[in-house]
Amino acid sequence: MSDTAPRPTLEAVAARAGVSRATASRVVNGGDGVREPLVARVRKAVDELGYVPNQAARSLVTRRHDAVAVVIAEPETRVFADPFFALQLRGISKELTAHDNQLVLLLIEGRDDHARVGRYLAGGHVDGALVFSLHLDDPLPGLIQHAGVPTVFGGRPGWSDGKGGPVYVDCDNRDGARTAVRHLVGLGRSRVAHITGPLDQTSAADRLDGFRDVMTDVDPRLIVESDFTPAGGEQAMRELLDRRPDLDAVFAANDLSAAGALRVLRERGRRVPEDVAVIGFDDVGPVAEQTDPPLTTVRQDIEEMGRLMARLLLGRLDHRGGGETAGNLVSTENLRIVGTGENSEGAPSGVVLPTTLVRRASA
Amino acid sequence: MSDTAPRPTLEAVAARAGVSRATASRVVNGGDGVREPLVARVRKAVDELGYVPNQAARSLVTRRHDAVAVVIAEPETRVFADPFFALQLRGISKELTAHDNQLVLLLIEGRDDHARVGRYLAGGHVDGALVFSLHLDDPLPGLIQHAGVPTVFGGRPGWSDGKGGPVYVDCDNRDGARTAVRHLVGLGRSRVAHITGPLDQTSAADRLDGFRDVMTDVDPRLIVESDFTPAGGEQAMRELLDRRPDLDAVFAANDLSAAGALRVLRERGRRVPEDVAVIGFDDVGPVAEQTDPPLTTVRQDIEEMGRLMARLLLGRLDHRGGGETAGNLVSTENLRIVGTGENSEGAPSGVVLPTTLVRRASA
DNA sequence: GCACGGGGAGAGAGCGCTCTGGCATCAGGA
DNA sequence: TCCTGATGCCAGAGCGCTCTCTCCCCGTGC
Repeated sequence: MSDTAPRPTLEAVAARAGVSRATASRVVNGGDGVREPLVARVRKAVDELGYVPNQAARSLVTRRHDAVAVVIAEPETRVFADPFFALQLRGISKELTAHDNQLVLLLIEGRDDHARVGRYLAGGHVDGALVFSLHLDDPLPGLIQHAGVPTVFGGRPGWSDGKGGPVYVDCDNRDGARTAVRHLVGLGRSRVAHITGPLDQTSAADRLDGFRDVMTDVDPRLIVESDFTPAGGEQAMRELLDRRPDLDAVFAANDLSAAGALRVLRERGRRVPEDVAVIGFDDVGPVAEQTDPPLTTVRQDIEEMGRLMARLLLGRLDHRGGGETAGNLVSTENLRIVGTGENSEGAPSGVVLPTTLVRRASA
Repeated sequence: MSDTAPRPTLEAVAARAGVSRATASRVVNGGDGVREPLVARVRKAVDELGYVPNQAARSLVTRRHDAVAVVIAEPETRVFADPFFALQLRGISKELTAHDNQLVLLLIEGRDDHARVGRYLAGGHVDGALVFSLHLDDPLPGLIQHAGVPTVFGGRPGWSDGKGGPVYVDCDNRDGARTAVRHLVGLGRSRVAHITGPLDQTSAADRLDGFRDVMTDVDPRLIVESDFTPAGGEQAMRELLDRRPDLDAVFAANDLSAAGALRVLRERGRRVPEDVAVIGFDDVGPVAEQTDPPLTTVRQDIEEMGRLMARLLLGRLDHRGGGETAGNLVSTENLRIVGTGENSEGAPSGVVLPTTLVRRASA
């Protein structure tokens, strides 16, 4: 059982088909420049022997791996409480498998993991990397740049690489926040509070900016920095109610913290949305639909963002295949392309997807 | 940027250290049989050049990949709504990285994906596989067995491979269910209902068995088959209330469906736990803690199960390293080992972890 | 009819590594 | 002193594949 029959080699296929190894290789890799009868013979031999190319041998010479690393930095345990990453992973996986690429998952839990991941990427095991949830002080971008691995970031990074900017995919956080807050204002609410995410992440900072765009001259006591978790949302909500018992709306920076806020509101006897209207951000199904009342929230197409990241990365890897640009990589309808053409391949440095407000019962 | 300096080879390291490639290789791989001064010189050269072994070249000759596939079969969209898999992934990732193994994630979404995964596993890209959430009719086990890849299953598979049984890790579903139901009975409830999971999965079937162990002669109308989702839980709860409006307790086969049931109960004006006591299963934090009221549930250490799966698999891969058995692979305290010694390596065919009841407010 | 060109196939070199012999070198016993 | 047996290192083969280079064969043009 542990010793299965040795796998057939290309040599064996060639012998069976009565051709040279080179011809067999050509057929296996697409069959250009080989005449039909030989192609058929080789194909037949491949099927009969159950030949599968040895990826290690192939990589050794081509220096390609057809594998992409997905790096998720997870300083806290947050990642896995939030379906957000799971959805992105799904989008990524779909796109990668559609292009015969493998997904190597690298989870960063502790400080030394950064070094490990850096070493892995530098080791040239993968052709590229998709990197998530960076904080501003994260050492990872430096390691990646040093490793020289083509990378696409999930969420706008808060720094520049001096070459036209890192390539990333994000949703329009600021505009989404504006839409949410405008909706609250349109409901006649004037004392709108904001529970932020960790402000060292651009998504949280951008949402705060959007909030401020609409709520100019807001009472600073109506803004509490939190951490995207339900528990953090609870705590922030308590603080807000203590500071400004008269608040009549809350915009939480994500659904998870909105769920925490809802619980505290109920606990304190505030009716939602009658007394306090609540809006979240993300629209991650299991959370937003299951709260009481169901959460009005800003929707971003998370899975699509994952898919887009993968597509963008694969496009960059294909530069040998000749100049793909954003235009044919991604359907440009409905999305904004930022900083086009600065970097060497003429690819966009950022792709920003629109958001939509999903009305449920909480606002 | 796309063309970085060529990575240093072992040859370069050897040259710099003034030794042969073979000696350099020995040092890189542990350094046995090389005298100290040479070891130091090689190490120094490695550091100075920033040498990282080329995994492809290494795999080509060793036939090892130091990579493990994690296969998640996800016929519905369920996987990603449920933090369950995320937690297992985390445990697996920790254990794998601790042993310098990579995690290749294979998601199965549609029917043809089975073939793709089967081909990948047969292609010898990974040393082993961890496989999840199999349904009884799943073609995957057959493909895996055919591919001859060492595999550990998450959750007891519902079939046998005729060699002492497939190796798996599971929690004691049946006993957990018994504990839950006994707790409800101990609370004075006599009309206990059960919302099952999909009964083609052993976890759901085992929990039902445990329910029946305690509720002998139960009214069949008190049992509704569901699907582990919140929406399914809602529907099941409605059906139960219609059939038996007098029910006074519900044991849901997982937390997600319990959350759905709670919502319906509230909607129908039943107080929890006063009118109806509710218990879930899994104790996945974000769900169980965030329901209203917080959910009493059966806890299984999901992350530890993941870790155990990885450890078990790595142990099986290490048979060349000389007969590891369950005893030193896993701490045997608190866990049950099933069907020991039937298969060739004397490894356990199943490892079953205990569950504990976590009391919160719902029962 | 002969030179020439182009396309299709094969031979062979290597990708970077591990690992098996085999050859020194040195210690210890006769 | 010579032989034996470790011990430590090197030389070289080869893992399975791709890809260039070369050769051959056939069709074409003058």
